[in-house]
Amino acid sequence: MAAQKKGTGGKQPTINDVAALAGVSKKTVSRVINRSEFLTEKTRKAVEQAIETLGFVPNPQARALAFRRNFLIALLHDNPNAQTVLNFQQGVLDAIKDSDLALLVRPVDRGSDRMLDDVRTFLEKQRPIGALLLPPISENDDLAALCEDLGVRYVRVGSAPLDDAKHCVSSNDREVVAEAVRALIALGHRRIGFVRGPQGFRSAAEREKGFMEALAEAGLDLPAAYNAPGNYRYTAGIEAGEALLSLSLPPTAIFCSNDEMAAGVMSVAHAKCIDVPGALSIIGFDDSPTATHIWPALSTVRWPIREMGVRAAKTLVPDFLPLAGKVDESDSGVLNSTFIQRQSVSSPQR
Amino acid sequence: MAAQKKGTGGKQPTINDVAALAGVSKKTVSRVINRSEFLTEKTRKAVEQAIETLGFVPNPQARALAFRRNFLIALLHDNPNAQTVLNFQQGVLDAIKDSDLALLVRPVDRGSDRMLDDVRTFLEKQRPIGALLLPPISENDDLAALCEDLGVRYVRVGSAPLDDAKHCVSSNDREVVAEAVRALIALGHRRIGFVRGPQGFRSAAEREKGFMEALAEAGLDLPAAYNAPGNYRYTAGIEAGEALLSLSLPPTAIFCSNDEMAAGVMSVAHAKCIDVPGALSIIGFDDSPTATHIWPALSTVRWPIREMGVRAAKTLVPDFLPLAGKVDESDSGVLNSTFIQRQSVSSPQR
DNA sequence: ATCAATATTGACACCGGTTACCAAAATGAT
DNA sequence: ATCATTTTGGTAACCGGTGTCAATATTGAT
Repeated sequence: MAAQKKGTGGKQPTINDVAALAGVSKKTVSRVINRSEFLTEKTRKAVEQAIETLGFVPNPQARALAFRRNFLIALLHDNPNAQTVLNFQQGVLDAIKDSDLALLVRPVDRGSDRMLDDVRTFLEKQRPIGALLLPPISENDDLAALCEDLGVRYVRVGSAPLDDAKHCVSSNDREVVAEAVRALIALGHRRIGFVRGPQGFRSAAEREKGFMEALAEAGLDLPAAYNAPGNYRYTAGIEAGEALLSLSLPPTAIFCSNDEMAAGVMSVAHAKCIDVPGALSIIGFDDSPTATHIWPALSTVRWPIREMGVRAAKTLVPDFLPLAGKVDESDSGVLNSTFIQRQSVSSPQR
Repeated sequence: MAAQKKGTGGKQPTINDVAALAGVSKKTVSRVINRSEFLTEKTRKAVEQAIETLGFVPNPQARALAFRRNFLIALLHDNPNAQTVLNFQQGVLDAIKDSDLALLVRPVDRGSDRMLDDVRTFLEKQRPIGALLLPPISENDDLAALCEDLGVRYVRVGSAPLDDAKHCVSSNDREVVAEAVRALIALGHRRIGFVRGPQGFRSAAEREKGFMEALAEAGLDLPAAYNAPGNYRYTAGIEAGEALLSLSLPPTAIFCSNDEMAAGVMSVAHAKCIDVPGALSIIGFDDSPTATHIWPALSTVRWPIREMGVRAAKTLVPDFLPLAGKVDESDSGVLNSTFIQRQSVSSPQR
């Protein structure tokens, strides 16, 4: 029974009650709460005892007012993939579970020209300890500059290091995409198609680089007809599938820049009665729920998004706040993505 | 240019600055902020003018301290479907967009026996205006009782009215499931299988009732072999599919209690080379992203989750806070789900 | 014009912590 | 024992709003 059960109307004990019970001043209690070093072991014990007895919990609103800073972490996101956002949230929450912090969620509207003003107002009002920026909005330098300007700590999450490690958590997508494509090549694929992500997205660029790298290593090239545009949406996958699979010499494998588009390509394959993976291998990226809900199950790259949430939170939280397992300063902030091979891939059969 | 651009260090104006500029007391400014009715038009105008000039934004922390309540809405959820949670979040955010409120997210761990204590501590610390309870945790009466006890407003979201309209937003799932099943019957299906949701879940019970209703109306019954257990997971769909489709006289249509399980059944059909929808029609529930990412696209029931978020927020927020489009008191709090017919359904061909 | 009744406004304490600053106590050096 | 130095505790002010209740302005009736 950790918490004191209190009925309705049972008022929360305040710092004054604790001080009275411990026989010290409220300032001393405050020192204990904030882990000041100038305290006798005896005093500290007495105060901690009183806190325990009363079940005292410092009022965050009062602390926020005095500190001029709320004990909140803001999560700014505009990622359309719900699972990604939620997994990241979960990671953040894992990290701050036993702390005094809470998570404030704020989707931002990248399209809007008032975006920066909106975020500014939000940050000025809520005064969070810091902000976590999820891609693609994390790639916006103005936003990072805004945080700097407002004195709000921030961590950018991305597919590749964006900045110094203090402000960035990322994964090695390029390498792992290359690894996945190498796997296709090792299986004997020579005609490999590519479905791009949207222009101007760092994640899309990284995936493309990895793809090209692996192709180049094997001395293969990418015919223009095998290089289909995309925007991370299912419908773009359908269109790319229609285009690539109608060619007189279609690819035997297609790498799609995300799972949704891969699902689209697979739908087209089904509609055209093309056997997957017999006649066509497909790889996606994200390891979204979709990847395992389609048939055959999609080979994909798992982005360690939840771990990145943990890491991002630990990087964000300043040292003076207690948080289990602070991040090692020397850490580069790069986490590993992993290639997951499932049934959508085999050697080409012809 | 809505917000005043301020460089680093430019301090926020306070209520005192506004009072001084408008030549009134800070209390009067407070009255304007809180839309008190006892104010001359003249005073109000003067204060509003001063607020505008200074670009004053009331400090939420100070207000929270004085009000003894934070201007936050807490979202308590344990729904495994990320899209559902995020859509709901989006609805809530739509509703509170132009208000002073912000959204605090808090997943709860239904399994844990400390769950109630954790939530209690959370609510006592954060002191949100109110809490929104997403299913299935919304079905927990202890949680609602806890909110009552702590004086925290709450709204429960569910598949059927749980309580009085003041505390509940729901959808008419039962009716719409019945409608979907009637559609199958109208197409000529007589052997219709059912994949249940997990025991003890209100949503599962409602869907089952709707299914049974439609069957009963048509004078059909559900053989035990056609009634498969499930737990809303993809793997349960696989198991159910294996069971139902291995029968010597398999159903010509299967209603699954959610989309994930429907995707599982569809995978089995593909693996067994059973044509969907020719030899097997499948219906799911949720209209999750999966529904349109599998092939053929899944007929399903769309749960108006985002609208429910809007409604829930409007129901939750007390009258004294300004919020566009408050909910009509006389409203029952029931929103309409809709049956969406896609390619996974046709008349039975044999 | 006068007075009571009512509508507005303001003074001041308070929400529950923190910081600034000073005093008191403890410690060590001479 | 005395004095300088280091810890520790206390007081008051403050963070930026809101509640209470009395003071003042306005209105209508006489």
